[in-house]
Amino acid sequence: MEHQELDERKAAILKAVVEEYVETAQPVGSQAIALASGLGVSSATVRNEMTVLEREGYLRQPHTSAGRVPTDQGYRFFVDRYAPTGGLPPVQRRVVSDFFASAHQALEDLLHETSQMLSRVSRHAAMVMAPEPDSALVRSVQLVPLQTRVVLLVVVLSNGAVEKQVLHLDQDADEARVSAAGGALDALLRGRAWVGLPDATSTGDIGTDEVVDTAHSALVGLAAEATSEPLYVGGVSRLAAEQQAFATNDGAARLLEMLEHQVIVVSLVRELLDRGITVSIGSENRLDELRDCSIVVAPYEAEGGAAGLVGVLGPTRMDYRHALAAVTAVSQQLGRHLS
Amino acid sequence: MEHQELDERKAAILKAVVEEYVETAQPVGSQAIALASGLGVSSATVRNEMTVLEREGYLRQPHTSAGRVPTDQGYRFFVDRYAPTGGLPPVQRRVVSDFFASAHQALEDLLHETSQMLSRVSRHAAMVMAPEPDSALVRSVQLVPLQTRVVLLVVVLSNGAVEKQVLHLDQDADEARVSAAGGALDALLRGRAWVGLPDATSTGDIGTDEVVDTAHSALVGLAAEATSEPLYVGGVSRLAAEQQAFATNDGAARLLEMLEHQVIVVSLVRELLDRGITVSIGSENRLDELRDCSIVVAPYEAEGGAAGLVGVLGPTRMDYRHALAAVTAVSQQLGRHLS
DNA sequence: CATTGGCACTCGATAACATCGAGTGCCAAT
DNA sequence: ATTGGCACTCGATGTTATCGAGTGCCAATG
Repeated sequence: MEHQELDERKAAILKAVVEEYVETAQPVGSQAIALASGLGVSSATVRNEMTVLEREGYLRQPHTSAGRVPTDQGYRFFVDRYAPTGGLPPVQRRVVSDFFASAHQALEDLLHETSQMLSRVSRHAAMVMAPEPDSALVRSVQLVPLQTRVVLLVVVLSNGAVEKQVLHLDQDADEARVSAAGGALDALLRGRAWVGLPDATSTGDIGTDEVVDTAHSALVGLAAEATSEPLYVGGVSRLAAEQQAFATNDGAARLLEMLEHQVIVVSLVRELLDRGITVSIGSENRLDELRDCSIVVAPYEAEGGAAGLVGVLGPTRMDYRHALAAVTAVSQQLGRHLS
Repeated sequence: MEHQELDERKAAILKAVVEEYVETAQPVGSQAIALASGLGVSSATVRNEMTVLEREGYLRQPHTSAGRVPTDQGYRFFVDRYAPTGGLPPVQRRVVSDFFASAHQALEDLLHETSQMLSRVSRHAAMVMAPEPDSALVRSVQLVPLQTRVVLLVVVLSNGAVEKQVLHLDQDADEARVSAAGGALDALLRGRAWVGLPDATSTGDIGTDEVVDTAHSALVGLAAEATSEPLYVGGVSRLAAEQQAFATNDGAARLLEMLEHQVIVVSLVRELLDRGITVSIGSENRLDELRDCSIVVAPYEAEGGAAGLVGVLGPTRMDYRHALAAVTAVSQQLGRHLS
């Protein structure tokens, strides 16, 4: 660990700088640290240490003769070394528990409201990614005629998700036939795993009926493509409150636009999950728009395997301990709730 | 009409001020108008007229010795008198057509993407409200067991919407029983109007089966409450681009927060629709957050009756003609597409 | 009498400049 | 190794001067 290169006192000073800066949003000077850190040293000593911390890349001066501000690397050290301690304050823990105790919605609504709840608890924007339906089974397939030649394909999965798609038929089909086709598909696919559904050819089912074929291939396609929109974002307005990137209107626009392109966020966040990372700080995020933002995520597991992820998005100058506690608490309880 | 109190020349000057200001975002002076308006008058004359227009409340001076800016009342006059002319430019009209020509999603997805498309075409944030299911019929009711004591109620409506809710049962129920209950409900309710569903007592159906009862009352409740989230908002990032309210971080936060509270927006927009208003300018919007915003809406009708609404949200300083054209075009084509 | 050229006046925007003070870097003393 | 002392830096804040777009008003005009 390169971080061990910081001796105890430098670490303590860095910690104090981070904590002070997170609270005040002002560059913090040597004197403030000398008083607040608890070490019985003078400001001059602190200054000397800070020069070193700056040379090593943990601190930065916005301009000569201003106080110090943590760099991304500084936050990184803080997070790795100090953040994991501590749980969520009782009040907030209570909020989370109450939320799940009284939650009775379908999957989509639940996740949506979870994102808003996490946003309130963490005081940042929040993201909730739906569980990947790895282990989800098909619980029901149904074809519902809407108009002549137009039917709605509805698939219910064992995790409570409902996938649907409008189908346009090439030929007329009366209600009985559509219903029969639905029954056939249901019989064929119910109980099967949602991902890796066998396509029509491999089941020897091809040619039986045009309606069945159409619906079947649509269904396979539906299962194959990434589940339509597995990301719920809540509390975007909190980004505006204390966010560097919102300083310029242009920055705000770019950030908001990015959040509207769910694909981008999803792939970013999935990458974090894959690499087992829970905190991504500032420039550690590939994306330019997130230069001043940090992301804190935690995976959750439901029914052993189907895994999603919750996270918050805030300024690099965020209370990482609080964010981690909030994200952890919500992910655990969400996982439990879904099992 | 109080507006008729403006003689032809004052109207022309006001029009020129609005058009110039919309384009440049700078207070416009008498000279610019004298040149651009096409009236063959001197700047002094324009000045005289502008003093009157200001006294009457159509124009405003940000400060003495600056040019004039339209007031909300000024925009109002402009919209009432000049805006209705003109359709969408061919290029954009094409975009709209192409969009609907290749749209094949389920209702929710379609509306969501429509909001994004409208946002692109109008260059503002866009809203799409789902058609009220006034005339929607129940096409299918289904109960899908998820776990013991937990079943998912899925209702498909004739307009392609799918409503769903998780139900918790008080007693165990095997698959056969749940399935039977689903069938019973389906037989009972299929073909009925979604709104004003008769409750369990009035059908004499009560007591038949606990599962049926639970599901039935949940279903009635579902139909009774306003359909969960009938509002889709797209292109929020465009608000940041040229928006007064985004000047201060606080204003941005308040605006974004309002947009997250869908209920507020929905009721606001519905009120406009009820009053038959298509353009609501600045302070005409009850809400403080929208003091500098205008809303342009247009209703659409699908299958004669089921009516929703599309709209854009931008700065009061917006191109009303363009916005109206965009909103109108999209609403028409959306209505046609849904029929 | 509506229109217009002329002109003094206003006031925000921009720049140049002085001041203040929090915080630094460095050094000699402990 | 630590610390008090001190000169120095530089952003923030305030003051003042200048500039110019645009106004309001008035007397002249057709």
